Amino acid sequence: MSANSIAFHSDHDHQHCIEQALSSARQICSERKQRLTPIRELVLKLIWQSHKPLGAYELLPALAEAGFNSAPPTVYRALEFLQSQGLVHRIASLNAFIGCPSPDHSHDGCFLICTGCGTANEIEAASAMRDLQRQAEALGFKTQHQTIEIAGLCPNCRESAAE
Amino acid sequence: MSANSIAFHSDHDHQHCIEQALSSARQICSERKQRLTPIRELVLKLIWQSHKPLGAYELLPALAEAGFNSAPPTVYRALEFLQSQGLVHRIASLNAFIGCPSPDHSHDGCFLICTGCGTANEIEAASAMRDLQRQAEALGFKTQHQTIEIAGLCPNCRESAAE
DNA sequence: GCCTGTTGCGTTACAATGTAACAAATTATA
DNA sequence: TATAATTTGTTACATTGTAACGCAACAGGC
Ligand SMILES: [Zn+2]
Ligand SMILES: [Zn+2]
Ligand SMILES: [Zn+2]
Ligand SMILES: [Zn+2]
Repeated sequence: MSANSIAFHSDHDHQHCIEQALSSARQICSERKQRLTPIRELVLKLIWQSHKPLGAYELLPALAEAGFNSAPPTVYRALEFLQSQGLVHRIASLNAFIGCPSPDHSHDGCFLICTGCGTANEIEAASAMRDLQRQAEALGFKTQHQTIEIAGLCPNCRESAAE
Repeated sequence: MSANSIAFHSDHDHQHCIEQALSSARQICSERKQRLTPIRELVLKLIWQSHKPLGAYELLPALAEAGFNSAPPTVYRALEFLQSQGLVHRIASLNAFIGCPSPDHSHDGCFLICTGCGTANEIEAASAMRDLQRQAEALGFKTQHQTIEIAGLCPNCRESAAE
């Protein structure tokens, strides 16, 4: 089943998503002997609570409310850690961050970002990447990492727009 | 022949690239009844003079030198126009801009960006996009536009790194 | 437990990137 | 030439991201 399309289904049990993501993150960090500190965990939770990618500065008020320091470096450091562990991705075209639904294995992700409601959804870009890699290699270019983001209309917003 | 790989060949006649890009731009704008004003043309030329994508603020000093106003809105407006005509692309992962080698027809581009020397090169991403589109459509997602950027090492830098 | 090196965090200050708003100048069109 | 539309100048500000440094918390060995 397409766990990948879940963000576009407004009626799913998102509380479950969040808890699953957090428990999975705890396990991953423990296995890798990395420290998922309270700030890092809170930032991850805040990001997962939203289906829209969140900007770094959107996280600050919630951090302050939880009694933490809330200056930019705090949140950027947490985000950097979460990215380094593959727990969140940065969406370059939005300057925003979103939780990764499959942080346990490395993968080539592509984000479908709705220009109507802002919701984003990660899908697998492995076969598209194989194609691009082939071209790149033909030019002698050695791939390190990639940014693949598609803006468009999600099913819900498409319907609203059609009215 | 691979006009597309030209930026990775350090020995090509780049003056020729620039002039070709400018004359092509003039023709395109004239056909579309769009005004390629002095500022817009200068910005386009400055961008083409570099094989590295240029940040907006890197353009300002040159604008000032040419006697133009050089406040951010000036250059952002020129860039917006050039983008609207497909003459330059914005590279989201770098916050920078680069000239399009084929502005005459619409296309799905992918940028190969060297993390060594900063050089970038546009290649065709049509078949990769077909793949992603198929997945997107299966989720009911309607594509509007995309951002595909690959960071890695160009042939030259790869060689240097191997030493 | 206690020392000690390492990592994470608080804090300040600032850099880099991008825009809103409105006035003045220029250009197209009639 | 008059008028409307587009482009540019100008000011001021919003947003996003970092450098640097000192202190606090923690892990691992004794
Ligand atoms: Zn992912
Ligand atoms: Zn939507
Ligand atoms: Zn292009
Ligand atoms: Zn290079």
